[in-house]
Amino acid sequence: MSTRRALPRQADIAREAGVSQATVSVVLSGNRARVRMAETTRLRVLEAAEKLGYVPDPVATRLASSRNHMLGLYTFKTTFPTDVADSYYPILVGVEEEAAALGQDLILFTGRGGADRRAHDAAAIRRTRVADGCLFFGRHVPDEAIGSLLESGFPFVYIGRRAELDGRIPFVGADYVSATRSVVERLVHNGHRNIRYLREQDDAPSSTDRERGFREATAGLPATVHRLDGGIDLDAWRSEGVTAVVVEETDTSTAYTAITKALEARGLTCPRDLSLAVLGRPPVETGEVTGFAVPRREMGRQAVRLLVRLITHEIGQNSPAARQLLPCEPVDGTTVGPAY
Amino acid sequence: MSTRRALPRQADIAREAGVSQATVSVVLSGNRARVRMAETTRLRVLEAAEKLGYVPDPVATRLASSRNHMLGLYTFKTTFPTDVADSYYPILVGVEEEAAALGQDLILFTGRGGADRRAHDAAAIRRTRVADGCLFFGRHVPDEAIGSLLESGFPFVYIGRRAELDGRIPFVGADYVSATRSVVERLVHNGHRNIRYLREQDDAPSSTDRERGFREATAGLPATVHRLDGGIDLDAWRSEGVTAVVVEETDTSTAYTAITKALEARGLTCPRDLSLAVLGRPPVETGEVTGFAVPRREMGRQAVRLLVRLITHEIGQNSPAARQLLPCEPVDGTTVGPAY
DNA sequence: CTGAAAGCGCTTACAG
DNA sequence: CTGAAAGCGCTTACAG
Repeated sequence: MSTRRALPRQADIAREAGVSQATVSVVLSGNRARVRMAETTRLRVLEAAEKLGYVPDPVATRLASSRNHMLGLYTFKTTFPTDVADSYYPILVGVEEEAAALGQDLILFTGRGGADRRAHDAAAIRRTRVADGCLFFGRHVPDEAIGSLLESGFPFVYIGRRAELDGRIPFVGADYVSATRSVVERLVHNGHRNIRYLREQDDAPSSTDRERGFREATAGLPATVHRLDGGIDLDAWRSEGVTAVVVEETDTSTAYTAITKALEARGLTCPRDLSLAVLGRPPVETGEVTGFAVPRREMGRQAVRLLVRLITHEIGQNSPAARQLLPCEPVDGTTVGPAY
Repeated sequence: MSTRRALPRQADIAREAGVSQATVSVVLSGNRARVRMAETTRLRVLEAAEKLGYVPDPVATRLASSRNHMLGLYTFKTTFPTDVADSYYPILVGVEEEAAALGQDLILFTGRGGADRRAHDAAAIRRTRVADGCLFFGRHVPDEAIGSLLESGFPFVYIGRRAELDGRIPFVGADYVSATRSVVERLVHNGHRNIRYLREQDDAPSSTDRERGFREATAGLPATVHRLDGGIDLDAWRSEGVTAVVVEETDTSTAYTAITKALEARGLTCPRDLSLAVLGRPPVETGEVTGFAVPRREMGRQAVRLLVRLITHEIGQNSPAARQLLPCEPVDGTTVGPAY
């Protein structure tokens, strides 16, 4: 292509400096092969490179060596989630931040919704190999495609805890179990004995982890889990003796929205009539709901760090360090009070 | 690297199918060289490729041909702008959407703030060439680096209008001039004769374009432009006879925030005491401020389309079509009324 | 119809 | 100390 021909290559420098192309390569790559070389030769090459305005071709570099300092980021959606901007964007920011800090570029791959989803995902997941390694984000785990990545030793990291494929998937997630336990323990500490947990239908790890934390903290108490599937009868709950509600907060905000509406409809106020804690932050940050925050940005950052370590073999895919859970930040709000 | 060696290459398929590597290449590339070939051979190759799970190496593809179906996206920041998520994210969504639709992957490149900014930008801009072409986003135009991209014929598109380098930079921007003119003309139509335009210090095209639209619409009227540089003395403005204020809205929201505070401080209401129009949408969408919306998502989409056409030479870099201005959507709010 | 060759611009052993 | 060669995995003329 004429475009490329216009740029000087190592061969041009070699001619200019009167050395071989290989020597140019050695000089320009900072001589990390530790070849002994006359200083005058080195300078002559450098000078010629400068004079010609040499720019290494990253494509050729990549083909000849084996790393290209590019990290993939795969999302299982046709497009970046618009509706969950609040949840996706901070992760992206964290990923980008750390990638830049480590001198890595990012390649964005996207799956596709709709009919040909599977086939497309598989193809896109394969393309992922252009990069030195890849980050995956989304609840979706196409076993076959991801499994083959795992088999081949291609380095990758999921953002969010994953238990699929016999727990062999490297990930960086949030420690929902501990975070939820703390929140609920505080409720118990405040005298609440009958606590209700409102969760969504989804069985993603992030949901089941929260439920587990809840169960651990309420062991022995008449706490119950309510799976959202219609309206919420707060009057009934209260007459059953429920004094506090813990609600899961996910991308969709379904559960949080439901409880908020139910409270409004009955004219109830927290913590006067009911204590309320939310596991995650509501989309519109009110700053007053007690609960915890998911460290999305940090998850993005740490996922990049882990991926790079996997790539450099500092950490093996089977090492425990390849599966990380990050602590969630507690949020002290005003919606939790003493029981009654 | 063992990881990569494990992947099947065309040579492996060739062996499997009993043909030459070159034939494999021809078959897999869809035979666009229009070579005549036995259908059975074609099928045998395809079958072998499928069986081995062949994935073309994009790096090699790129080196040998000139395309790899990857588009670059370069932002002149260390990280994605967090503070301007509202302004950046929709663009990213549009870019990603259209790229996915056109079967292109995205490579994210990021500049760096701080001391070594220039050098780093230059290096990163060069790396851009791994992709078939690149999108640039940001007010920054490093003349030398971008100029050399232009010279070499590398396809790229700026998001946002650019006049640098003798207007030779391809871009997709928003038509602020027309949009502003319409908004202000409506004010004039409503009887306003003394309109004040509040703008920020920045001299970016998006700012000067708005100012130009304002001047066009107020030609002959006592309209004045006020460059924000401290407080706003609304009392003084009103005693000068100002009945309407038009305010620029940018990433930083500086001007809009200033006017909002000034109104609040004086207890003034729009449109009762003053008519107000905003050129762009405020970060927290109130839905009631009159003005227009910047078509960010569409800008992202169209920038991708333009870039791909540049790459395929459907459009030349010097063609007028390489510089596009998109219309802004008018927003009918409640903050504009008749003069007094 | 298909194979052998050259080449894309580099890096990396390996000879001198 | 430096050069010549092989190779990374493809595409693209060019011979058969």
